[in-house]
Amino acid sequence: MQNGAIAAQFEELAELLEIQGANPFRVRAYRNAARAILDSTESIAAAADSIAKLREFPGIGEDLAKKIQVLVQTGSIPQLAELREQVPAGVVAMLRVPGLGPKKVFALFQEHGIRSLDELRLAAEQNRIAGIKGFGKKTQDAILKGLEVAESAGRRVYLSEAKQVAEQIAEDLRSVPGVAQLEVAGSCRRRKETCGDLDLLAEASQPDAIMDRLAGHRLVEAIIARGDTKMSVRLFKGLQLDLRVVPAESFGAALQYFTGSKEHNVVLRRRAQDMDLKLNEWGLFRGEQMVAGRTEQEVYAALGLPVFPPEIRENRTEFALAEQGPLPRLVELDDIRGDLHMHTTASDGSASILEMAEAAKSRGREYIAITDHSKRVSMANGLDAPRLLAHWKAIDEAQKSIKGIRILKGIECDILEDATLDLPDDVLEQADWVIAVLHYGLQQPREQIMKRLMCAITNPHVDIIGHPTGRLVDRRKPADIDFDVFLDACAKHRVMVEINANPARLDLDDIHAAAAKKRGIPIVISTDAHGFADMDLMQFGVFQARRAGLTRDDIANTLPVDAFLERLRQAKG
DNA sequence: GCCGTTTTCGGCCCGACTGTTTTCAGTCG
Repeated sequence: MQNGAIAAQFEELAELLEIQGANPFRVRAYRNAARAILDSTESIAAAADSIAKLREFPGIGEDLAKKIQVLVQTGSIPQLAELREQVPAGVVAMLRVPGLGPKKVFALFQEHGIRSLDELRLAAEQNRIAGIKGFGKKTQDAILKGLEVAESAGRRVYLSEAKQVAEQIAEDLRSVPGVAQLEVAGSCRRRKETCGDLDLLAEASQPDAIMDRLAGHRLVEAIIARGDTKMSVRLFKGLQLDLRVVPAESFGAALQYFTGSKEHNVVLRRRAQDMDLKLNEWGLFRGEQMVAGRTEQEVYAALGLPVFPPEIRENRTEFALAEQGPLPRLVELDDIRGDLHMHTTASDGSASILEMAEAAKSRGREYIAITDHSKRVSMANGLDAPRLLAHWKAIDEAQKSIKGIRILKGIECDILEDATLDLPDDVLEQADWVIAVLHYGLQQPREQIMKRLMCAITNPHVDIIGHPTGRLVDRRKPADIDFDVFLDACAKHRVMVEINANPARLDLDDIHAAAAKKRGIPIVISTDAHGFADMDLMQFGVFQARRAGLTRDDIANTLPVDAFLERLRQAKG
């Protein structure tokens, strides 16, 4: 059983307990455990043979360790099954309606027998909600509006989209008179894979002016709330944006606070408490006296901490890192010298070899690899051996006509469902760079998936495994990979792993990239560009690498081309 | 339900906004 599946059960348990009005700290304990399990690079199921081993995970004590054992052995938790009997799934779904929390949902269910989103809509339409104690006309209207949000699945948007929208609105609001500072905060600033909402923070002399501008912004569809310092609006697709306005002396504290994560902030708060201080979005206080708040740097320094890059503010490893000394310098976009995964018109790309090379050069890349699809991907016009050999000749020709960038002859070679490669060894050995990937049969059982990966890793001509899991963020599940075995094999056979920078892939994810680093496996960040514009996606791969805590030394395509090729030769030797 | 070099009991981060309230609970982040 995978960590994600175990965590999901505890998360569901937390929701069900919360609806039933359980002790909030008990609910939190389940949530904390779910998160710790999700964040761990180690397999919980593998540790389930021993209570002591399980208890080493943060937030897992005697009781939860036992529940995990039962879950791994039998596939279910009896308590969860019992709770599901008591509270229908439709009731849990009602939690996704903005404005409805566990207390209101429980009241609707228990006292008025409303058991699903459909029944909730009917009740609201028939004006049956407004009379209920604790509910009124406004709540009823809010429910009708909120149902759309809940049913549009409360979907998170990709970081690429969130970042673009947030930065656009931020830019528009910066021109409002009296706005001294304005920053994007929240999960967007932390560069999470997806954002559930957007957070903007402003220092402004006239809050009303900036709120008026936001209210009239072309991207704003509705106003959810507006107070003296805080305003919430709804954008397209139900996406919410929160704007906070604070004075200059609080800007740093507020930026820190609204960047989060929540878990990171909880640790800071406790640390402040231990120092007889109090931290909130207005500043760091000793009694009534403000100690810090103007800048993030000031706040962290007063707590005896470095300014953590936003990408690692997740209460995973950052506090332990800070204990060990200065924080490592995380990889940056400017460190990237090569882009080793891209397509041309030979398969499903939209530009020629030379056009791609020119575009890469203009973005400061010193080398690229042209890696069109192999024949199995027939929909993408994948290349068979004769076409590939001809394509490589064309690459040699293109190289002659462009200076200042090195073009490597590569291939994105499919690992077929029967655990063989899509091209023969005598072809692959002529390549400068071979990416092996799973495209089809991602739902095969773990055994077969691992057989396929091992076939690629042990092939002497394969340099790297591209987008290893095949997952699409929020859309397609990853292949069932035993990561311990997979990464150990990559390390042993000196095969690199990719962080695919496409915002829909971001594969490997941060957790597994960190696990690869731990084993010393070189990681390559690639755009998988199918046209020029895609080359700008490199930043999203870099964000993912930063979230994994990776430095320049962990990323092979930060090397100059000769050093990179030398490393490749050594790996093959 | 977890956790502990002040503690094995009694804590567990903190504030803004809304609605239905006559002084605050619920929700949200």
